[in-house]
Amino acid sequence: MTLRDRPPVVSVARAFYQRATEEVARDLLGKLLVVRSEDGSVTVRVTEVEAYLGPSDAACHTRGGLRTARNRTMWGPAGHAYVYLVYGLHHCLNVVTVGEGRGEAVLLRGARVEEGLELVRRRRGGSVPKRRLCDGPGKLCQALGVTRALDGADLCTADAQLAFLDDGVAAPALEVATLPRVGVDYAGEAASWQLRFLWRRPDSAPRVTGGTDPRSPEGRR
DNA sequence: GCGTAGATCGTCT
DNA sequence: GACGATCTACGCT
Repeated sequence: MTLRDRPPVVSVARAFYQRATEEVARDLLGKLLVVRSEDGSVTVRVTEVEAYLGPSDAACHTRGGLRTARNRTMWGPAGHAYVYLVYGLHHCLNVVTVGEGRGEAVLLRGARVEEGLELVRRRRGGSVPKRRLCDGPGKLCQALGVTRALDGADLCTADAQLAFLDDGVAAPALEVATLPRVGVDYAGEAASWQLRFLWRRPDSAPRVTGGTDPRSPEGRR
């Protein structure tokens, strides 16, 4: 792809988030997520997400209409970050969907680092293999420097610290696996709902940065 | 590569 | 007081 062919990079507008949560989840695969901080900026490409469908979803923090101090953001307007702590030590990043009063969101579970690799390595530890840097919700937050300080952050303002960008890359339907969500066995029937979306071959996407790719052809997997 | 155990503390009942 | 939208290290195959 030449510079001329490359589609423009645009930030994702609020209307994108104001849709059915499953659609937002599916469409977030392939989007770029940029997080800016004092340490620098990191850009990743989303490869794995989960949808949480509000009061009727027994695996969701807003199940049964539950309103607490923690999930307050989740009940708010779409296009904001919902960040919480699990197991007392790991952060999880979500994007609020649909609209105010719905309690629905998409959890970011996995991504591939596109820019800011040095900073990610500093945060995650130098010995971690590149493909393992962001392959879990807690690891992703650590790599991006996301903490509860970003809970409630608006993703759609011009100066957003946290934002999704669209550079024209999308996960082809054939490469997207639909699976049950992870770690929600307590949720009864909802535990088997196919609301986890995994882009199985993100490496096949055209590279956006970095010029020539020195890697040898894709070998083992 | 797979399975298991322990860490660790905020949140909710 | 119990539990959790997880991670890492470790042992085994």
